[in-house]
Amino acid sequence: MKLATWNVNSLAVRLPQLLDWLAANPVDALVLQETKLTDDKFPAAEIAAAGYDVAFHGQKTYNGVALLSRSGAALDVVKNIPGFADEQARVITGTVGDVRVIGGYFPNGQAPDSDKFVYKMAWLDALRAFVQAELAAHPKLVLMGDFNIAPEDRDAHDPVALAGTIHLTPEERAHFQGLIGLGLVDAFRLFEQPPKSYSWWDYRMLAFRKNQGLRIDHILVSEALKPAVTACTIDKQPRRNERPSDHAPVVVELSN
DNA sequence: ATGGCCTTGGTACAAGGA
Repeated sequence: MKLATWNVNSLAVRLPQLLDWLAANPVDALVLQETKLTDDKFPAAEIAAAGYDVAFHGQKTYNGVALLSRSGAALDVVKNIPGFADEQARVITGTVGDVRVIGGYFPNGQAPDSDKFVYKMAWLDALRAFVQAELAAHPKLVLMGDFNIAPEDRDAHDPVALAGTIHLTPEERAHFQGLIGLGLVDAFRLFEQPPKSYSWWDYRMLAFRKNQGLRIDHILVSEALKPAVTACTIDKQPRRNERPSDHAPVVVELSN
């Protein structure tokens, strides 16, 4: 079983690249972030033609998430975090096969002294409680998406220059560890990886060509799933496309 | 060189992203 996450930065723009990627990478489930589409504009028919069911939760202009699945529609779908009032469409959850999948587009936070950072902290508190409850009900669980957190210094191209800036603050990293503390593990770090592995590169400054990026897109798997994880990789290929998303997909492979 | 790019909404340029 293969599961993946990809921040597409506008599904309206990236739909052809998504369909190309799915044809080359027929994963069993895929969560998308930053679809930036209201639900009435979501390209469900095109995705169905590619062989995927899809659940989605969108809004105008910003955010928006989706959960694609290849062998039947996801079951028991939940949109956003129950009990956490939020105008922003950031979470979609569903059961694919015997795995509970939570796809999240974590708030950016803008700057550590901003109102958006306060929102990010509150959102992360609510997410942790939600994941804890989901995990209790579904031991086989995957939490994946655009976390907007670089968990360690090795997840940033210049951790000295970026120290204390958004994505690298101690508060954000403590929240990442809080999620790990629920009984999850960063699938990417279960394996030896190339140094300077990142999942996002700024559109500016020739950042991708210079590999000046951040690893902020993650796949966390529950302890019950950990023994089944056989690989976790970042697919840089779509970042080389014309008009690419600034994020690369991350893929995890589970045995049986 | 402290900004560089991309997307949306809307049709000029501001906001947001990371």
